[in-house]
Amino acid sequence: MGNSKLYKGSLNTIILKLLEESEKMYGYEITQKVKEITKGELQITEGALYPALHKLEAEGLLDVEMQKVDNRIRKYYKLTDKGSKETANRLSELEEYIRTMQTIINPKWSIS
Amino acid sequence: MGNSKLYKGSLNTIILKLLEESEKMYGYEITQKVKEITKGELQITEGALYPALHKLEAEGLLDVEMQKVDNRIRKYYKLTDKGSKETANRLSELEEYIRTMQTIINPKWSIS
DNA sequence: AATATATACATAATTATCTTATGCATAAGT
DNA sequence: ACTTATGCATAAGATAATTATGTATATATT
Repeated sequence: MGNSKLYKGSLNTIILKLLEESEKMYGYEITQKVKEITKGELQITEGALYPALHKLEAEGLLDVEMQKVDNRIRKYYKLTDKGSKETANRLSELEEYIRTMQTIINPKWSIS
Repeated sequence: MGNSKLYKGSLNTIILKLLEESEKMYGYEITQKVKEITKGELQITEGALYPALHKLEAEGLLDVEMQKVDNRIRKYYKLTDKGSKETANRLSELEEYIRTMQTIINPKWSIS
């Protein structure tokens, strides 16, 4: 994924959040969307993306719908009800994580 | 480490930042400090911490100094010059990561 | 026409980082 | 006497990436 190791563990959250915004997306579309909104900062590799999508589907968080466009198959993913709830949880965890890391970066405890 | 998988990859950065603040620390002290400043949110396990310290030392980012206190040995770690420079890099990466993830969480692109 | 790039999916081998479990040892509290 | 705290360490297993392939069609370039 990213150029730093920090992104490890956040791919699932990213996928879920994008699907919450966009209703349904296919894999390649996700890679392009992420590249676009992060201005190239975050490049999701296929070797990471597709297994992640399969796992989210296996966990019942995503539903799949095949569609043929220009003789190429697209697999559209969308959130299940369970997936929507889980998305909220993951986003809370992400916010909590960011708060925690900001506490460490910007320490008030270094004054005392 | 944390209760979510997001912390994966950030342990090194945390260690380096703490050492930048505190000049020198020993392993157990790091676990307690992190628990304290994150109010229990982040618990660093020994199985993660010690290998991480050894690796940072092997990479030349940390120097070690043994000290005997109350018949127990402490291994104090401190940043090398190389370690100080690398700390700055890691913190920049962390800030960049946070910016990127906030862009995803709080998307302006969903309006258009 | 041939070649490269973009689109679209997938998996296998390897690597990195963590969890969980275990081990050793001393000090302090109940 | 027993438990918790302090202090280090490593091994086995799990997880999630990277890197390298593989297949296939569409489009743009030379």
